[in-house]
Amino acid sequence: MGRSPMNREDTTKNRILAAAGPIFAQRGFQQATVREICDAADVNLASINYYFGDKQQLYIDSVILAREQRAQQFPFPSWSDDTLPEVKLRKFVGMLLKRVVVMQTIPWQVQLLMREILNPTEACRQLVEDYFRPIFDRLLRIVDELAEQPLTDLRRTQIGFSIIGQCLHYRFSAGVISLMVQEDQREECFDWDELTHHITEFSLAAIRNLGSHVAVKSSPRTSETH
Amino acid sequence: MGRSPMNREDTTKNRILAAAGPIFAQRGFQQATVREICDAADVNLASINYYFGDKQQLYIDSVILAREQRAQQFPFPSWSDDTLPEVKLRKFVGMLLKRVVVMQTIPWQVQLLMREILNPTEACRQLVEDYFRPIFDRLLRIVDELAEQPLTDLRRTQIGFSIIGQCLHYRFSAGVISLMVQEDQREECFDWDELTHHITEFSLAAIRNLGSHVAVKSSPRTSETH
DNA sequence: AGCTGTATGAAACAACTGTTTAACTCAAAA
DNA sequence: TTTTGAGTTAAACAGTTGTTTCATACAGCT
Repeated sequence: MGRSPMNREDTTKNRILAAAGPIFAQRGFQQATVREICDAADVNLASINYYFGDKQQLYIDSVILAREQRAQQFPFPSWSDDTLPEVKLRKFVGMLLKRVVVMQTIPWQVQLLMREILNPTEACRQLVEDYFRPIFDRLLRIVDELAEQPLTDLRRTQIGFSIIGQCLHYRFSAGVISLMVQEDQREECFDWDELTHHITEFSLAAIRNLGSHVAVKSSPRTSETH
Repeated sequence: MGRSPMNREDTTKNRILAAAGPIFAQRGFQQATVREICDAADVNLASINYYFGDKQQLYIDSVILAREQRAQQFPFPSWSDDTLPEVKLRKFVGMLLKRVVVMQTIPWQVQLLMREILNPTEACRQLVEDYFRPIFDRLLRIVDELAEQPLTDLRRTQIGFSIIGQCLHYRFSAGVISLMVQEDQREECFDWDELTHHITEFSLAAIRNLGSHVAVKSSPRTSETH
């Protein structure tokens, strides 16, 4: 009875959660103050300790909420069995970019998840198992389809990270990229269509050529005296 | 006369700078306390305000110092005019990875520069102009050499970010990657030789195939209904 | 010696932090 | 009505923060 029958109720606890997410995302765990959150939520200062025990537990609950809301907002693309792997890769890249890449203002959920990637806390291990690994596994299956021959585990993983890395770079380094490109190029530089196209084609070209050209790691020593 | 003739002097100011860098890097600007820094530097609590005015100016000076020391530690690779662009790319990737990629413990300079990339402050604009842009320009010149035909500005930039992104991913997402791969794969996953080889070959394959296959952006609309 | 200006030291300051306390409200049960 | 107990409130608490103050130390100078 005490438990919330609906999750959208305007209870004190929900009001705190709704206010805490964006504030933690923008200012980080340490910089965000409980007074700030309580003011924004329009609740009493003691409410956080009453409902969550302490500030850290509220943070953990906020991270979980961010993950849930974000996955729900951009669900994983679906495809039939006869879908070309090239198309699957494009859809995957497009999904990833939509979830993380800049769209004028950064959604607080993305910002909060970024903080966990960069500075893993308690909440991160669970995040990896429940969220990142399933996504990554699906990507690796696409890569397997695209490759002309069986890949070693290491090579598979490397290719996966190369694709993910290209995508996330536009989020993690967004500030530097903005300073780097001229003003008139900035918009098309972060354009979703443009990015999806480029990263997909770049990765496809790499996987195709990698398989046919240097399938086996030839030089065990690639020292810089090359 | 008042200015330091040698930079390596064991002055109070230098001792503060030497202590501040690692602490700022590990704990961030806000979390790092002036008391902590002064204790580590074995100077009086008031010294920071005396020599740097306030905490923020000390932080800015620390970022500048990190950049200088890091560039000096791994200078840009040199090559003659007839060096193959493929070799240049390998050297570039290797240099970048050496500067940023995990080597057991992260150097504090890298950690501090990361913080600036992710959360740009005052110190970042200067960092981009003096440090990132020259590096990026050299990369773009290599890309030009590798491409079989002239590239548009946008395409050039995109390829550059694809390469940088692959490298930085192993730093920014290092925590998540460690949680992602099995324990027995972790070492070779972060191995410098292995990484340099993969990212170089992946990017080379992409650039070659990209130029010959879909040199011109064919579809202005690549919506997800593809 | 006496003066001068830089450097250091211990202490205090004022503001802010997360958390706790104890009084209070008020609907539902007895 | 009385009692109960979860929810709310304002105030206080104890600790930490960056910064300032002011006394002192001491070298280089006249």
